[in-house]
Amino acid sequence: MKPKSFAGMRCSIAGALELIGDRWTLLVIRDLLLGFRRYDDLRANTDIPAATLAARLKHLVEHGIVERVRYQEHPPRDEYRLTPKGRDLWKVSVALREWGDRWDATGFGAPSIEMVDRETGRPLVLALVDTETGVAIPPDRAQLRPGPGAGDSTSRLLDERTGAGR
Amino acid sequence: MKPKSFAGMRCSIAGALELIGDRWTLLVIRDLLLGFRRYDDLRANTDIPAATLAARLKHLVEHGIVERVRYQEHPPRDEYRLTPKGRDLWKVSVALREWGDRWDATGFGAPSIEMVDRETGRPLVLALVDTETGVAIPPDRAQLRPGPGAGDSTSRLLDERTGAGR
DNA sequence: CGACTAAGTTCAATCATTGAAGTAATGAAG
DNA sequence: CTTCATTACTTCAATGATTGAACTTAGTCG
Repeated sequence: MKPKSFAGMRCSIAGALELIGDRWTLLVIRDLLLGFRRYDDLRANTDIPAATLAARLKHLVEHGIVERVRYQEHPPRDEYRLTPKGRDLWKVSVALREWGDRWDATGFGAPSIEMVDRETGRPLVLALVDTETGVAIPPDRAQLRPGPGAGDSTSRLLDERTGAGR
Repeated sequence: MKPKSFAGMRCSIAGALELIGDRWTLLVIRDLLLGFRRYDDLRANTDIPAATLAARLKHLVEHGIVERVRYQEHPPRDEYRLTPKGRDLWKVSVALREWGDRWDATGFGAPSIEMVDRETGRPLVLALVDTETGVAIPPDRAQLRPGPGAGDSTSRLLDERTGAGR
């Protein structure tokens, strides 16, 4: 049957997954983040079926995550680029890579890519940071609380589970 | 047809998506991170079809992300808990929430949950941090380079696209 | 002309997802 | 002691998304 929609769930995670939460989309976005732009390159690098790639790109364009840009007129050819909204998915991509590396999701035993500070060469990881001071905070000090758009059910849920921030 | 496997892709992101990259799994993990444990609670909170939830939980247990724990004998009842491997997905969950909030993926206009420092009450966000110093580094200073498990194709790809770290 | 490239579309087969309904084990209520 | 309620599923047929293979389109190159 038709996949059920996550619309109306009042949850940003559900909202995000509604847009990018299928088997292929984040793999395509990974490649776009790496700088791939052309249809055939995306296809060759991910081994995604042609029809599936076309459907995903169309969907991503419709939702402002990717834009289609004409790069030559004769013959007419378009390429695909991430919009700011799409580029902003880099944290999701990094988080997935870190998890995959730590738990050896590939089965190859060693990470094939590392992220380092261009200036110092030292490794970088995602961490929770105080927005005011820029200082990293240990995850167990994180706490979830209702935001401005919280409904009653969310508030109740968080009351019952205070501090289940991770 | 049968979904194509991402196994053998030598990419941690593909490896991660192979395990958790479908429409429902991360939504279930979100709830487990929030502290939900029982089958019926997961079902009620996500509105996931019963058969789909059962299939996902089975898959997650098989891959060591969730464990099934007997919580009473009469009648025999099991609940589901995240393993350390599963709990370690919190960054993915936070990254999706941040993206969904920033781009209003729900359409409700305001985030329903905020993450704050339990001690100072100030907002927390994910950021890249130097593993040695704990200092946050701006994303444009990040650079990807081949890791110990990199094959020739990965090295070549990164040579061509140096600095496409995001 | 004929081969080639880039970016798709079309198609039938097959598989996963879905809603509805049913099952199993037990305790509680009348 | 019979029926209802709870929890955690399983089974089923219908539907439609995903797939590989083949085809199309619009042009360039020699």
